[in-house]
Amino acid sequence: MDYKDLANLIFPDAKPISYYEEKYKPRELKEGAIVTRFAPSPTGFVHIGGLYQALVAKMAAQKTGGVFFLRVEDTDQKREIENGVTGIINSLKDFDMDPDEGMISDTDEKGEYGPYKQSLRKEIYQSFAKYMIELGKAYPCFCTTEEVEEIRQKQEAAKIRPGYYGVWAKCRNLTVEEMADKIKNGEKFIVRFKSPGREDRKIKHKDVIKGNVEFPENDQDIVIIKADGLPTYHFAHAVDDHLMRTTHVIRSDEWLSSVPLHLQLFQEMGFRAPKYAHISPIMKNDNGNKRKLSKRKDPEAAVSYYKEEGIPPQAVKEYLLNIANSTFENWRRANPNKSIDEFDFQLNKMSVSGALFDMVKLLDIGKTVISKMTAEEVYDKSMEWAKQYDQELEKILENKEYALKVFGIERGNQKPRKDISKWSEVKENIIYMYEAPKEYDFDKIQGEDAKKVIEEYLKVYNENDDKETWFNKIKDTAEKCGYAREVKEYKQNPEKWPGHVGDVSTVLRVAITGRRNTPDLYEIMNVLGKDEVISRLNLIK
RNA sequence: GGCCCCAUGGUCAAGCGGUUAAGACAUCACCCUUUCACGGUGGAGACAUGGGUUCGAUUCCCGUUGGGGUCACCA
Repeated sequence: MDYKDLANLIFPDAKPISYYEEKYKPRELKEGAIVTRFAPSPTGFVHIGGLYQALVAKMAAQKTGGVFFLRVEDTDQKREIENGVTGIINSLKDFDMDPDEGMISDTDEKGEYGPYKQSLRKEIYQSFAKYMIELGKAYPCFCTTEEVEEIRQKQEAAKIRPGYYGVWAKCRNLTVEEMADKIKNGEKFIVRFKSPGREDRKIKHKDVIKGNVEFPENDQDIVIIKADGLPTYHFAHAVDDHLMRTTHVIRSDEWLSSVPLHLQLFQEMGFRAPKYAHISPIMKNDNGNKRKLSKRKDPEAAVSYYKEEGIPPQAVKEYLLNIANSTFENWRRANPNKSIDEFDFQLNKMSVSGALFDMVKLLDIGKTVISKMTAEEVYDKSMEWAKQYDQELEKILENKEYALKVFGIERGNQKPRKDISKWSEVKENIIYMYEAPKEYDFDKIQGEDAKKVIEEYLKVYNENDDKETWFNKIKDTAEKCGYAREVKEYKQNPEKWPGHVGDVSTVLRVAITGRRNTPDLYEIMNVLGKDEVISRLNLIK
């Protein structure tokens, strides 16, 4: 009985690994092309940090003429949620980040390196596990969960490093015969990696983002195949990223401390290790403490939040890119109208420490993004959002022709309006264009004086006036009612008049819109049209 | 607790031994302006701390403090 017999006993049907090595040929890409992936588990909604990773991966691949693929890591079937995969795919779609390769729906995929869903790759992992057993680099472990727990407690009591390693790894020293007997007796087992590492030796590694890091070698005999026959993350990572010919593993930095293990796994399996890029997570300030954005506590942790709020995906991506490469901001200023795809993203220029999430800045970007859109685009996107989240707004927007005029106010000129940062603000922003004010709060000129202004203005109002004539008429009205024609005049001798043309404008503005702060009143009146303007002004009488 | 990573204004961040220590968001003032938004100009605001190394440290080294990560048959 030797390792080979043992391997055959455990995985009698597994194919030799040469089969898979043949099947998944090295990719023929140009020098320097980055092949990378987004590899989430379908265990919950997509986290903003996940989107961040995906964006970074996609940008890195795109920049180098590489491949960005989506692999679903569903090896923990207990934690899997319903529609998990669909959720991931739809989230990527919402942000226009479809992968080049990999899963494209819950059941479909594209690409030559699949399956891209780990639960469908069971036999591949078993092949490689068998191979490792043949080499004597992996072994079946018969310890029960309770036994392992017991070992851990002993270690803790004795204040020594916990884990299944060295002398504590009971099963690693069983003879092949003993192992075979136990298996034949039907004893339950899992497969462990036989680590050749030593904790007192250091390993140096250069992470693409974090730079040089030094760790003790891994000496843990970690589980590679679980009781359900599926691999653990570590083993699946090594097998998949080797077979899928991944060049760069871009993942959250909580994995940094597993690098020694992963490198060792690649080494022992005879694979060439990929480069690692560990991304710092996006944090949140919680009462003075930095912590990761939490799925439970922070609504903005879920990417669905941005969709619900109507924050343009474009804005979210730009904000994220801002965090990823600080040069992006300058690039954007120099190239206000270019697509972000043209930005020269640099993986190795990413920050080593975690950034605090800044909603205010995101919204500021949202404003800029929306201000650059045409009225038509603003209409389409608001409508799309309204259909899903705001029926009232949807109804308001029904009349497209009118809505386009509303959205066209002060848009498309040199200094477009910048007052909408997300679609959920649209209704509040335009509602006065759809209904007459219900209450009025005039500022300086009140009561009878306000009525007089309106009365006088109605006498001269003409919907066909150009802007200059229009404003001159307001000045005339001001004069007629005893206010200063020009603000400057007034400021020089404020005691001479009870108010100025600006105050008169305010009366009209409030009478027509119910607000003191609005975009250009001339444009508003034009869009509302003669009848509506007159009817609203007459309400004051 | 062991191991690892990190530390520049409120926030995101340039910086890579000699700088008046950029820029963006936020904030304040002023200007523009019929209001608001925009835009413009300007202001306030930072190298956690203690030791080294050096002619000279924000920058290099060590300690301290603080923050974060990780120690599963979860990923």
